[in-house]
Amino acid sequence: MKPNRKSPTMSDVARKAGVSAMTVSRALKADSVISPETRSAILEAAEELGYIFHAAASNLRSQRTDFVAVTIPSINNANFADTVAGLSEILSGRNMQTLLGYTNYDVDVEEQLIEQLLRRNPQAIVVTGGHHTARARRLLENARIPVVETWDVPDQPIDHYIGFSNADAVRAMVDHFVAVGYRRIAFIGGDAGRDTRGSDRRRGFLTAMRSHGHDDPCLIAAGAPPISMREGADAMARLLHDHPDTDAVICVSDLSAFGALTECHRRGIVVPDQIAIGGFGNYEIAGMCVPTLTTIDAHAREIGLRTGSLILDLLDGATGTMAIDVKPGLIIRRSSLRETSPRDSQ
Amino acid sequence: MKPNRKSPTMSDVARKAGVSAMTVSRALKADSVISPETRSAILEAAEELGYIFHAAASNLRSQRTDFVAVTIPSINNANFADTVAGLSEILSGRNMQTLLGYTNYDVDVEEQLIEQLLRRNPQAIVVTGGHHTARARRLLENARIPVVETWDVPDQPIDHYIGFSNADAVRAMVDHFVAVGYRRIAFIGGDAGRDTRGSDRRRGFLTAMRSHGHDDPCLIAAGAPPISMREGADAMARLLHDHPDTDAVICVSDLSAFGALTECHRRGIVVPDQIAIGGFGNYEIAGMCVPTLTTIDAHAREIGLRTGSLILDLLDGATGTMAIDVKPGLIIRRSSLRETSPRDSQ
DNA sequence: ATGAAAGCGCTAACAC
DNA sequence: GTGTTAGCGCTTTCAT
Repeated sequence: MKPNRKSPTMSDVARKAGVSAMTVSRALKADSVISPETRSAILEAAEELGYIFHAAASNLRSQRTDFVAVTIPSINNANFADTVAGLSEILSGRNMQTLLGYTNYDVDVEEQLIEQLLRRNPQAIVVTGGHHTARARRLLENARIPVVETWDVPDQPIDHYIGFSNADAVRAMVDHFVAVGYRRIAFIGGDAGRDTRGSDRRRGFLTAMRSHGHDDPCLIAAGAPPISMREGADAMARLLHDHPDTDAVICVSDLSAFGALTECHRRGIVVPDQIAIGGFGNYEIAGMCVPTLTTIDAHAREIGLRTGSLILDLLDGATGTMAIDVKPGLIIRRSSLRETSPRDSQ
Repeated sequence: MKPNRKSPTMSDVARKAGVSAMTVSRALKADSVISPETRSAILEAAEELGYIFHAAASNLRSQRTDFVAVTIPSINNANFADTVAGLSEILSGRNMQTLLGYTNYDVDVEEQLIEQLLRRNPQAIVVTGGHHTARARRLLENARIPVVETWDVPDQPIDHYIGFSNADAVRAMVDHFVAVGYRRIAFIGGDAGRDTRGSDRRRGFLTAMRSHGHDDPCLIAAGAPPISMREGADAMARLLHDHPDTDAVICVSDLSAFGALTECHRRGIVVPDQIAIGGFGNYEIAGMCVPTLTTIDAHAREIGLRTGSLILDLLDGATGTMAIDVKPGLIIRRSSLRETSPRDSQ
């Protein structure tokens, strides 16, 4: 096992290097005034002792942690990973870190998480989505740090937001489907209530369909978010069974859309000739599968980059509340473009 | 903007509740001796003031942080996400958190990350893989906490490990391909040197092929890890062009294998009749795509669960060094099973 | 069941 | 360029 004596502190390094603890502290900061010889002697002593800087003590005294807390729904989602990557890239330019937490698409988990994260005294907090529990709202409102909501346009922003309307994004896709001739369009998404972005997308679907004169479009509930490929496939199977006249389906994400696509393959149903499919997120798979998937690019990385810049500006003393809309892009691919017109092929 | 006065401390809560700070501290711990009335009065006062517990101060004084540091290659990988989920599940039963860092498949980044993580005084550290820089090894050896290497069987374990031989896992797949009649088998993987697990898989492929009497099998380098679907597709295009007699290909992961599969679809090449494909990782897509992909299940979640249990045992005072092999499973699916024998169909 | 005193390891503030 | 002092907010320890 391991040696059991106490970890060396700055005092130990100071003693070994023949200086004071304060000088050791300066030697370990990049931008402090100290003679180069003293510094290198100290760094050498530190390395020999196996000294590890004690972040908690530093944070306590200096009242800064140099990190930004971030909540995202899942550890395993390329969209949110891209947002975090963009954010981290900007923050690392100022030697700041991101402290990540996962809500599992659940606002109650989010509430717990926000409290956990605030206990570690971040310099700012970024949350995914604009729907929160009452207590989570209060925690964020009372936090004495910048708060940024992302991936949404909140009804009542807490502080700043950088995102887009999930409902409007889906409306754009419905408009496209209608424009190219689809009429009996269904929606595959999560069960109502839990994933707020998914619910917003379903709501946008309904509104758009009604504005096109389709009052009661078919909605398939595929389970609790996130909707997996398998759940997308199962939902497609149900849709084909219960509503065989459907000529297009919009899925809450590319992953469920891909699952739906494979179900069509298995049944020998040709996409898009017999049924069109649309997804959401522009995941890599949407551009790779056969046929390629029509989808919506939320500009995940851009959201992260802008969030990072905003936070740096705010920490530099910028004032005012920022409300930034990052307009998603509709990406039209093969899964919604058939050669013949819909009417002809039915 | 936000109120700018100082955050309330335990003393503020104590004053409001008419008790000492020490009593507030007790009220906030679940298992401390305190009268129920005092506690509820204190909790109410804390909530009213918007008090947030200051983790750094607590950590400094108590010398415990209740978190475990974890390095994984990527934030966006279902295999590593499953391992982290398993680990977190076990740790959360003891109110411990995971502090995650991402190496981007780079041992130099890993070295930086390990130092960053150790500064926050974790109670244990888990790293993915058994290859590290010399300095990273030293940091881990000198850390006064349990160290667990995962997803590998290290040549020289630092402390404990829970994983499997990536080389042996691929050997099992080669044996299967040979057993069902494939002979001209190629490998698609990352460029040599960077992703150590991928390199181990390539090495296992070469060793296995030689043991079957194929001395110079075809290796396609697809770029720096992680290998994307697109890179898998591009590699397959090169393979088909340069080595048209290939009858099977093993890919370093299911994602690149799926890319390779789509390239075959685009060219009208039938899998597995004209070429067989194998992947690695048993990602969801491997069981969904058409045809389904033969792959290797590394039991990612199981690795995380066992790592968590081991850490709890060690923190409880267990001694001895654990070396646990979690044997991967070969999952044979349609992409490597043709109806007719290979010789007949050529 | 509760309180008082001390101190975890670092750095702000000031002195020289 | 370097040292001294004090204290960040909490919890250990001991006392009552």
